[in-house]
Amino acid sequence: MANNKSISKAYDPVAVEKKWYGWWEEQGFFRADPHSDKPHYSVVLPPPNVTGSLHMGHALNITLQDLIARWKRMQGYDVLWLPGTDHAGIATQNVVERRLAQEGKRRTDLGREQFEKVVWEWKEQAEGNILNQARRLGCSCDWSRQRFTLDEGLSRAVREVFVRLHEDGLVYRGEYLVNWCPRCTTAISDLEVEYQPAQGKLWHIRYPVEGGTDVLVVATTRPETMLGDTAVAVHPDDERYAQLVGGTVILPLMDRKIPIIADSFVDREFGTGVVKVTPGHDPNDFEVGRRHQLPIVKVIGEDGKMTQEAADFAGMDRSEAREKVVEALQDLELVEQIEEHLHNVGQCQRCETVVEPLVSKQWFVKAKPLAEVTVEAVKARRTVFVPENYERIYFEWMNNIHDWCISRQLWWGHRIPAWYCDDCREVTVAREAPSRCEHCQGEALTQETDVLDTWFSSALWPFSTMGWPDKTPELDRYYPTSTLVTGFDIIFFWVARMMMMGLRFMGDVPFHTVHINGLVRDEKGQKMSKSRGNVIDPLEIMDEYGTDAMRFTLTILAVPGTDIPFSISRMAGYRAFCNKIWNAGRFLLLNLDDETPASVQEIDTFREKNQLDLGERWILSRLQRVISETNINLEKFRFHEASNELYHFFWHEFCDWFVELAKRNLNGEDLEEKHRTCRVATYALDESLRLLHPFIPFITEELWQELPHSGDSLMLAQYPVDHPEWIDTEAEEQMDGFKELVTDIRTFRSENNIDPRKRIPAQLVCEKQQESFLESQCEQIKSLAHLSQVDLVPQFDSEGGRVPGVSRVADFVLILDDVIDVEADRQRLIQQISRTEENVQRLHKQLQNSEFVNKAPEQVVATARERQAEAVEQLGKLQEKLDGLPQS
RNA sequence: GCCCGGUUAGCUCAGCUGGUUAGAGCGCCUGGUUUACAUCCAGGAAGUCGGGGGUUCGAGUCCCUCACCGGGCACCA
Repeated sequence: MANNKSISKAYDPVAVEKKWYGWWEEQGFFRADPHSDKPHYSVVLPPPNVTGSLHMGHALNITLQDLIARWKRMQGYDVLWLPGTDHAGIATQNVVERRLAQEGKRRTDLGREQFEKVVWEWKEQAEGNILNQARRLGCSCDWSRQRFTLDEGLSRAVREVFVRLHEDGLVYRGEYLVNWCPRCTTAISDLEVEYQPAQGKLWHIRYPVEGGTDVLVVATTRPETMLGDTAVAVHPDDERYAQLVGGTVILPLMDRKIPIIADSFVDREFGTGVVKVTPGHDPNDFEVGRRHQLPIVKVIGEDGKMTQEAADFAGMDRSEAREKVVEALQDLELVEQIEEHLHNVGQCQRCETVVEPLVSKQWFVKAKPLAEVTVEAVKARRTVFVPENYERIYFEWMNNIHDWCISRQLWWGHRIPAWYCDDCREVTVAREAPSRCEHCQGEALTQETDVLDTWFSSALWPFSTMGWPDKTPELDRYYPTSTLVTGFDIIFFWVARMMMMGLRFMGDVPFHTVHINGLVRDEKGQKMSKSRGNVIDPLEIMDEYGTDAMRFTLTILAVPGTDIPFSISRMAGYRAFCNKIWNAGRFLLLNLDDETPASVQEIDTFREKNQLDLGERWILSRLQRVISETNINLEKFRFHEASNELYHFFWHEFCDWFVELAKRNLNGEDLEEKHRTCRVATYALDESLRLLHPFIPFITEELWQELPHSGDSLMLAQYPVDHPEWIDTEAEEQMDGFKELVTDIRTFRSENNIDPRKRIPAQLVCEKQQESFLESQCEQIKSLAHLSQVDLVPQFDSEGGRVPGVSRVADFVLILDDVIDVEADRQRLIQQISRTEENVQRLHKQLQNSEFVNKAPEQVVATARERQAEAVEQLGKLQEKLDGLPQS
């Protein structure tokens, strides 16, 4: 029967991929339904920053989430996958500032309001760009619920959380030493400081002791901060300096008298054992200063330049001041020694400027009380990390947590909901702009100009996006979310903070599972970076290889807990896989004799009536195992195993063997057989497409639509469930023997340089027990081994120098006109014998070992015995063949 | 300094709870227009699983140790 379906001969991924996304979205297939009676599964997309475009890291992250979402949806879940973007305060502000700089403008030229407007314009454009890229990836999230961290709803949640934390005493304002970026001119949190090794110097400087000729030599890496010294410190047990404690030194250049104090933070071994104390510009010194009530002198300002407190050095940049201070000290002969010194220098995560610790009035979140409960929650396994070892990292950080500086001196972000009274100067914190000061009732109020750390709003993402603080059906149903998929680099920035806020404000963890994905590197395992020039743009490779191939590559390489060495050549291999799928689909379409979808019942009927042939029984059996394995692997987030197995199954079992075997029936005269094989093929292909859909959604939808199907979309079809009763161990064993025999004949031909095009008659020598099985497979063996005729014979006849081949289920003789190279065959047999002998000896030894026989599980011993028997038999046969070879 | 991860074929990597003769892709070699597929097909070569020790009937897999390579955290001026 002719069919009217046809698909193009060549697989063109871009053409295929253009077709489906818009339709899926229009049809509303991505929508979650809070009123559904299905079980639910929820995921929030880690919101990409609106700083630019998507990179390979996003491609990986989105692919894995999409895989989960599609799989769960096909399993019958009501899936909420909630998308959105992050305003990314400092990062976005920097991007826009850089663009302004190209026009020779600064943000201060525009003013706050105008600048914010420009950033919003940028945001609109960047967001559109990013989300279209996500669509290109096949991202099946519910766009009707798209959020942005600066949305009105989310901003309300931010204010609510801030106010409540303030009410509970967990948000406070105070003057502390913070990390300051002089370029971004804002405070940043400890996490935003990145330490880089730098070759510096250690200057040994003499501080004259007051009232005598003694000097104390201090060692410092930052001589410019000496201008702000308010003490020198030694270790309380350091006998060298014990008598000086309580005295004073004269601070050079400033002629200020500062005390000599004792504090155990001093390391006696380092430098001279004397430390200059600059509470205004060093975290340790700040702590020492508090313990000893030392004054704070701020010598470096927020612009990175020396302040008026720096006297003669005022106005200099801090690096210039360093040189000048050293010069001045040298002039006074107060520099005793200069050592080379390798140390770590803190830089701003966003602009790599050296961070300046300085004292500043900022807002903080008291972290400890928030952190403790999250540790308990993870210990109780309410949230599970995959892979589990990230738990340790998480605990370590949570247990050593410091207060979180949340105010930023930026213009782009959530303005802190605090108002200062112009009269009494007190602060009023409120959800909405208050009309009066809560302290003096004054009406002249000015809002705090600082904004919040961008991670403050992302910390609320799992619930702020669902409508919190209102009670909504979404929160009710989808919180806690099922799974979070994110990178290890933001465990502290984001995951930890979501845990804190979720438990605090929702009373429950924000997600049950955190799946950590690795970094996408280049194929040599190097980090992708502009300077290395090894950055791969996902859009470019999707154009060239297709989204499906890229997704499959990412998935198969995504071993949990490891980075991903992304390889173009590997992706080319997976594009070839897609092509293989395409052609398998095409082949079946060319042979289709029935337009109805193949059902389980239909196949089961064939099965029950014993109508299926070996290949059919085998592929159905294998399919069940693959279905089961795939589901188990996905359950465990073992995406790489799942995709690997599907790849192997589809190509090297379904295509290489089943389809090859099926050709005989499909091309044959027996219509009943043809029909049955066609039905089994349709069924197996349909199931394969379903299995593969979450990995490679486009090509599978395209083919599924062409094949007989019921339902609108493969997206909505049921994900395969295995039928254990279809597992057919006998068929699997027989098929193994069959495959070995065919492969052995092929190898024999190849090794003997027999023209692959030539069809040759062959004899199979087999035992009685294999006879009927082999008889039934003669035609298939003939076709797959490229033989002209296959005869079963009881015994090998060496007449005419015919060299026998040996296989597990049968020996074979190819009947050739030409005499083949007997010597080569002798060598081959000798090699085969030696290999088999080794095998026999190994097994023999193992079985002689009474400990093995007694202690190993029965099953293991039994298989060892079987294998030994087989090997011995094989060895005999091989030896016989060798002896039978004509002498040369 | 503390903590994690890695070291398996020429390259990049799999190998879950210890149990056949350790796998994949790419690359390499030999040969192929068998009418789905040259983005293909058939066959092949190639690994003392980083070194050493231990536990076990049995170790790539568990433990200890050493070496090297990554990464994270902390940071002493």
